[in-house]
Amino acid sequence: MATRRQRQVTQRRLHESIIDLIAIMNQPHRDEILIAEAGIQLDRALFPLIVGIHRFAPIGVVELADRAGRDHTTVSRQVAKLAELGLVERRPSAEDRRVKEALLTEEGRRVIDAIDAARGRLNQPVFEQWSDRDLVELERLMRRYVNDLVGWSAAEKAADDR
Amino acid sequence: MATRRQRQVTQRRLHESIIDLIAIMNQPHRDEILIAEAGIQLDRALFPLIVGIHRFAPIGVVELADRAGRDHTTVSRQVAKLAELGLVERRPSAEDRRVKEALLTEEGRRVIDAIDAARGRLNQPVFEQWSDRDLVELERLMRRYVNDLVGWSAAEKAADDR
DNA sequence: CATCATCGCGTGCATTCTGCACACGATTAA
DNA sequence: TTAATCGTGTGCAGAATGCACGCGATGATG
Repeated sequence: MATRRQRQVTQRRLHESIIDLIAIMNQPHRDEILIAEAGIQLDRALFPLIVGIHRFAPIGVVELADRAGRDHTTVSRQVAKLAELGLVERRPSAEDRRVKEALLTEEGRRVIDAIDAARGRLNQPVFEQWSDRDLVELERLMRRYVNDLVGWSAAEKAADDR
Repeated sequence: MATRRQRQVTQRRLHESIIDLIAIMNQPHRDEILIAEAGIQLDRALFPLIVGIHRFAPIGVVELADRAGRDHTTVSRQVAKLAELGLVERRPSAEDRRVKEALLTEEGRRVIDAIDAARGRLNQPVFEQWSDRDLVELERLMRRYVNDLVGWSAAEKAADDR
């Protein structure tokens, strides 16, 4: 059993890596490369939105805004742009007619597929020298970490609402 | 040895986790909790900058801007704000007098320390149930992943410059 | 059922932010 | 020396953002 202190140090190091990772992922340059590689044309600001819609569809504007950490009016306008571009479809929800669900159109799915494929190509050289075990372990632990974070956030939010 | 296909699937899953992680980390709500927990007052936009300066100090505006993925004029203005707040010190570089290095003041270091401590407290419940091994493994693999990404990015950038 | 608070959504508007064009001094190359 | 490049900061115009607000739908309360 490691000491409390050792675990703290490890957690701190882990967090530094996460900071670095986010810094890398947030670089506009990176999205541009990806968009170019995918051979599509898309405003960089709309990028996270379309990915979010793909992941959580069908989803309303307010919930999407919560997940993106932006004001719902901002997201509303950006989703409208995506709809204009024909990548996203809006439709009233069946259960709650206040909600106008957003989901990908056929064209939107094509874009997502192109992005995924491009990402795969770009990631390949990174993982080329990774062993199967390390790759699988990273996936497993990262998934667990994210799930734990979400669980904690949800509990935290519930506490806030109370 | 896993098949190429299996590795692709794992990489895709990994990427989904990363997307989720970034979505969580980018939530303003989270920074606010952190800032509140740290008991400091700081504009949310200046948050990544002060962390970056702490990590790479002393560092010039242009290099910092490259790392942040923003225009150097934008960063210049934000660093000026941090200097006004007394969290960051500007001084001419000894080697190259064009460069005005940015580094944390005593006060700035206090803020960073408060943030780190707060982050530690907030992360503790998440890792409470993790085994030593999983924690250490996640740290190791995350670090490796980030390093590999950086190496790839650097090579890519060099290719662009050519 | 009637009333009222709440929620999801979008628009108008004022403010802030961002990036480009540009200038200036320092450095490097020729 | 001259010219090109680099790091830095400012002016300016356009874009993005968030708040106030209104509208219709839903849910709670009596």
